[in-house]
Amino acid sequence: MVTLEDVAASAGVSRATVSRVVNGDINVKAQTRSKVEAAIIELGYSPNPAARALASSQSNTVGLVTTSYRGGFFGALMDTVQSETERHGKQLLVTQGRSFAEKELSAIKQLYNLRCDGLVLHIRALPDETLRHLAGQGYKFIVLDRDVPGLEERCVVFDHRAASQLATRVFIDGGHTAIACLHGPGSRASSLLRRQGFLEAMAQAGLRPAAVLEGEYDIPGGYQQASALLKETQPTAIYCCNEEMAIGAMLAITERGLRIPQDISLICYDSGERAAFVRPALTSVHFPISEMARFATRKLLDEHCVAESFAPVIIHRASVRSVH
Amino acid sequence: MVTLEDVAASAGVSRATVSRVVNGDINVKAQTRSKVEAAIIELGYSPNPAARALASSQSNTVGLVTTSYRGGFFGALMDTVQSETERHGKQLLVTQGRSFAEKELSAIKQLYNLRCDGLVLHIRALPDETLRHLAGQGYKFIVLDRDVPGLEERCVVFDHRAASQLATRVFIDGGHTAIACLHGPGSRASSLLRRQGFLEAMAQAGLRPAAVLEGEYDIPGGYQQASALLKETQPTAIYCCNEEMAIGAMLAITERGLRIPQDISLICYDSGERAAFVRPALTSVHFPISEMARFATRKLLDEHCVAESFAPVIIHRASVRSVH
DNA sequence: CTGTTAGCGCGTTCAA
DNA sequence: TTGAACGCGCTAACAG
Repeated sequence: MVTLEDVAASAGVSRATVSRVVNGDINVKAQTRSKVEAAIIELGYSPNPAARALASSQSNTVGLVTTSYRGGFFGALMDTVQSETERHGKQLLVTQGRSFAEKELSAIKQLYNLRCDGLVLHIRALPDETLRHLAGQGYKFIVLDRDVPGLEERCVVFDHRAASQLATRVFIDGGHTAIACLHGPGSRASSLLRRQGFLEAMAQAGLRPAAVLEGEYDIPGGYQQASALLKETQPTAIYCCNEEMAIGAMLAITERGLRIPQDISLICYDSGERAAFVRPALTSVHFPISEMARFATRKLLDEHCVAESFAPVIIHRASVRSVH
Repeated sequence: MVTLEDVAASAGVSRATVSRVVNGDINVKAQTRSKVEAAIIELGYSPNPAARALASSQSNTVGLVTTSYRGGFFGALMDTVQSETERHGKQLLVTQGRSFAEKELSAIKQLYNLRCDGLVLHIRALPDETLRHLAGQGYKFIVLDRDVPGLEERCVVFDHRAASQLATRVFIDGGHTAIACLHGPGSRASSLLRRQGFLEAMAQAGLRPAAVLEGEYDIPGGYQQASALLKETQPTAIYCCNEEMAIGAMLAITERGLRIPQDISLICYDSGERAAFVRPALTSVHFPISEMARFATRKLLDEHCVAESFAPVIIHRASVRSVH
């Protein structure tokens, strides 16, 4: 491996000078700079991150702790966080928490021991209490899609309740009255909020839900609940609180010979790119996880960055019809 | 941050001794060891990875370059590689190549500049030639699911042709004669091999394929091709060269009021956990990407590890019926 | 079994 | 605008 020293010798300057041009210091004569740059290219020099980290006591890494590596959601998250950290010349380290508080905590500590400059946390098992404690200990982190009381300035949140209300109203405004909701596990705060939003919108319209079913946030979860639902009753609209569930529901619906949207309209929460590509393309409430992740990462790395808010938006595609 | 020195002072020994207990050196008196361990715990010491890397000229990281972060495939890959690297006390760095040769190469170089101890490569755009060149340059890496002539000992491969033959024969042995195949983009070596395996098995049985269609390796790809297919003809069996395509095909099939497996049998390539969870559960050829990734990582890290071979296996579930 | 001593490659004063 | 010199925290001989 070629070192600073080698470059310095080759260019006939001191190591300090090479260090300056590598780090973009302004106080270098143009001529010297190009001499050094030539030597760098010729020798194929690349700074040793470990030495750099040691000398500057900055690792130039940021850590990401997520719930899991599976699902369309995670790819988008990781993609965004990584491109953002790269823009800042930092390397991303990723670890999964697997939804166990203990694992999440150990992932955080591991990353902290690795001297990450900061962490982006997308976790749900770890109690608010612990998070506040860590913040008190001087851990630098941003929490994604979760509202931790007392740590508001470190949280990047989304109003799931409002999003669900919006989605439900699309049905209501379309003249639907027999509307069902398929939501995720009650153990998750965001599931509950989505369910609540649905119920509120229905109540406001003076409507009784055709059904409110809980299932896993995946394809079979959607399939099972939708199958069960259709055995009992036939709503004209179903709101699915997650993309995977929606695909499962589609399977159950078409399997019974029903058509979307002619017989049943569908809206889903859209956290990936799936809703757009399935046929018929699903009308959805856009959950801007990429944008949120980008903001979270910037917030972590920039001292100052303009506040952003993430309002729910409906993306109209082809899975809803009016019954007026 | 507490350092080795702090621990040494607190325990009343030299830094070298602390280093020894931290690194599990045997030459430490039990009594001294426990004294040091106590001090480590008391002070909450954790070694500085940068200092360590610098002193030992070993980064203790391994790099993973993948095509993309999306899709069920990637999660399994990353999960496996990470747990394996962790077992070796190393940190995983991940970068995506996005299927562009240029990006893949720059990802590799980046990771190399980061001084990774080795790389696991799951990429397809970069030419064999370049890979051989890198190997010649002293880059240490293992290539996953790709056969690079001249680099056989660095490749962990799977026989896609044999796997497809196996899958096709399940239909043939079940008495099917009108069998179609939906495969992925012709630009990928593995797509071509899967297609070829299908054609060979059919030819061996003296059967003409009902259709052989190419589409994208995703849900809409499967949906579109299956829809097109069913407009023309109605095979009794469809072989889908990927899980996503199979789900798309299911959508198209059920949408036309056909049932699986009563009207149409389905087998898919299974690289994730989706095939098992969809309804009906899909009979599949298991593509053991996790096992292969584990082996690749071990091969990279252990000097010696027993050779493994990855034979295709059929997992019988509920999407095939005999027409005897 | 334990301590001493050199670096590892770089950033960063401080002088010049 | 440049160079000399120190130290970041740790590993790895080498003595003892």
